[in-house]
Amino acid sequence: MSKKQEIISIATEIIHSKGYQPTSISDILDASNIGKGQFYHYFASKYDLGLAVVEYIIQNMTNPLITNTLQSKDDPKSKINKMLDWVIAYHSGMQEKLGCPIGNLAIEMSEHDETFRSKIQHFLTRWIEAIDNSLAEMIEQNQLNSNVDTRKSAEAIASMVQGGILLMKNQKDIQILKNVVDMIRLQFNLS
Amino acid sequence: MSKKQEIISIATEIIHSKGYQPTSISDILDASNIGKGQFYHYFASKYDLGLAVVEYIIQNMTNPLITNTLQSKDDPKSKINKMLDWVIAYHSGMQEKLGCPIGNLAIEMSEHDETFRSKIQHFLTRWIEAIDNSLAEMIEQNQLNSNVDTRKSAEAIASMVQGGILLMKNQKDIQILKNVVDMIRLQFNLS
Amino acid sequence: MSKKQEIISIATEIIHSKGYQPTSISDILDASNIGKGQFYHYFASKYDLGLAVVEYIIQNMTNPLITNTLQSKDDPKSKINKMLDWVIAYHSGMQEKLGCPIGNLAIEMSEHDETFRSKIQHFLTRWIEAIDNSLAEMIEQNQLNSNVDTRKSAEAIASMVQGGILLMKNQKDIQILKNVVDMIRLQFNLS
Amino acid sequence: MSKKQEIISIATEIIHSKGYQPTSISDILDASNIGKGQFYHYFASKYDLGLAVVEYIIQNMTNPLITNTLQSKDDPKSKINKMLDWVIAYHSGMQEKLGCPIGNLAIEMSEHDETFRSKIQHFLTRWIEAIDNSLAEMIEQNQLNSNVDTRKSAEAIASMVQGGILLMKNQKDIQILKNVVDMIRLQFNLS
DNA sequence: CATGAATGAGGATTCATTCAT
DNA sequence: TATGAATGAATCCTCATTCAT
Repeated sequence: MSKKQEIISIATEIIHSKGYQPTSISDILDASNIGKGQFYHYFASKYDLGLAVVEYIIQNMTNPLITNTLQSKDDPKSKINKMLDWVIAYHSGMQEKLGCPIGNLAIEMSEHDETFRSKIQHFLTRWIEAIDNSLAEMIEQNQLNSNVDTRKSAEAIASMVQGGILLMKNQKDIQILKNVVDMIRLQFNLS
Repeated sequence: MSKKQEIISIATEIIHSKGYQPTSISDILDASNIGKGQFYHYFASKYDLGLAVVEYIIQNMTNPLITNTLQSKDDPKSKINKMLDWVIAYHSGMQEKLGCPIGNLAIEMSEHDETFRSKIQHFLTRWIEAIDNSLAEMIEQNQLNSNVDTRKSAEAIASMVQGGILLMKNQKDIQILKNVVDMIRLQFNLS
Repeated sequence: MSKKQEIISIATEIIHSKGYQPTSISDILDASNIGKGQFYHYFASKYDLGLAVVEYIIQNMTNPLITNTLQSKDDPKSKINKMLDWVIAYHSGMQEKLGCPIGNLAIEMSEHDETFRSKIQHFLTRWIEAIDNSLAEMIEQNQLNSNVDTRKSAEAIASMVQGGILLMKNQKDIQILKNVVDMIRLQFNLS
Repeated sequence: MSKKQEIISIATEIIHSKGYQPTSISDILDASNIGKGQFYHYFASKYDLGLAVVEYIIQNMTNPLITNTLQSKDDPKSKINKMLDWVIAYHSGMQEKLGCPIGNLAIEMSEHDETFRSKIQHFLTRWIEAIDNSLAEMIEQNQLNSNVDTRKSAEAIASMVQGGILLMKNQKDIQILKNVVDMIRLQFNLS
């Protein structure tokens, strides 16, 4: 891993925990054992790093949330289930309940920075579309009633996941997220 | 309105827009036309103000989200519908899509401050319980299938609302929230 | 005791502990349960209070250090001994070793404020003169060798007392002050 | 001299004059022609600088008060005399009578900060021990009566010096310190 | 590539004092 | 007398960024 990647990786962790704005360059320097000069050699500004972090997060989330699950060769029911399994596993594995790196930044940055906002929107839209497609496949395969509005349903599933993570973060307890995922499976015939 | 209330009210708006941490005391002073010393006459610290703001938000949200809707004398279906109507109306009325004042703070503060976290949790739990109770009433009145798990359903509804707001904020478009609320109504027989 | 006296008395304690400059008006208001307005009704400024405190301290120290001991009707040896006894008793009685209220202010204020300085000097000079007189009386009564320079001796005694208190304060242990007083008694035939 | 040393050196002068607490960072910045950020590049806090100043003072006082005088190869009488000579010379050379940098801080800080207190105590104890040892050598060489308690005598000498400086500072006149040193020499057969 | 010194605006907070009631 | 709201300068400290080496 290049030094630049290493900085991005460390910054991603810190920003996941503290948020972008409250994270200082010093926080990152201290955790990476690099000097000020080196940081500004790799990044034009804190903002520049911030965008790199968003891209890195998206890159890390694309496989488990979209490519390796919803867009795999599996049958559609399994694809959605595996995506949901990963969500649960990801947050179960976290000691501290930091929430969703993308959802956190969506809330922190959408109002005040258009570049952050649109990068995040682009990813979330891809995710919703992939859910949409999987639901459509379920209908094709008679696993789901054909009068289900797949787009709205995909949006509802994405909302439940993000909202469930928000409530989990606030409650410091993964149970509510598990319950919400149960409800998704029940409603969309995924069990 | 007392000066203190005025400061809290103005601070609530600014914090809703920028978040607690990125909001500086100066932001509040500029918007309130008061001096530094005056601020500290009313509040021991920025943190102190922050907690007052959370309490103020909760106080403002309790009526429309709980007392006046879910806990009114209406029939249960109407009660939930009116709560959802208010959510839509609240965010429609906002020029900028700032999101949910409570949800924003839940994400910003839950990990790093226990007092913020527990105040927010207490409110969100009351909200979920009120939804739970309304769903139970629907079952009693044969408006909902009796094998519905009302607690998990209430959690799912709360998640969909919060997640829908999150996605709406990121998309700068209320449509997705409307869609998600449609899905809630469809799923829980509220239309 | 008048309200003004009460404020002076409380301020004296706080200043004894923290020093004049580090003591804030608020420290005094908090301890006295009075409002800002009332304080400035009684005192023109913090400085004004400071001078009142010095005078109050001097007033409180004059009796035990000078009038009731060195200027009593006792025989000269007893007079000096009683003054020294009081010094030991005063500092033994203090839980925290705050040192001499006058010595502390002498060090803090002499360089930067002439009014403080001269009030303190006036008192310390009276004290030294009273010691000087007592030593002279001892010589008259053949309790002390007549070639002793009473003025320099008085200065040495005052220095030993103040220096002993300084070292006691730094060591947080009264023993060194007791040792120094022992040495005074030994040297000036007071045992 | 490094920039850090330069700052310490300048701060030492200012603190000698005003005391630690009343000295502001700005005082130091103005005198050193450096910016705020620069200061905090070298020191973690004002407190950090304060401790560095105490250490610097102690380092500067160790040679003239202990190593080069009391612990030199001279005969014991000369050793003590040279230490006392240096004290007189040091304070004669000072235009403003600022007092002893260590004694001032002993009084200002002993009660409220343990780290300051113990650093100062450690130095003063070394000084007293060195005096003690020199007095013991005098006894060995029959320059002093063998029934003199060298420890208590050393404490008395240290007290007289510190107390004499305190009185000198208050009187803005070195004469009293000279008188007290005369008394020390007389009492301990040093003339 | 890398170091870390330097900058100065801005952060929260405290302070002595004044003023309106 | 008494209250406490109001003021604004000053406090310590952090920040993102630049620059010389």
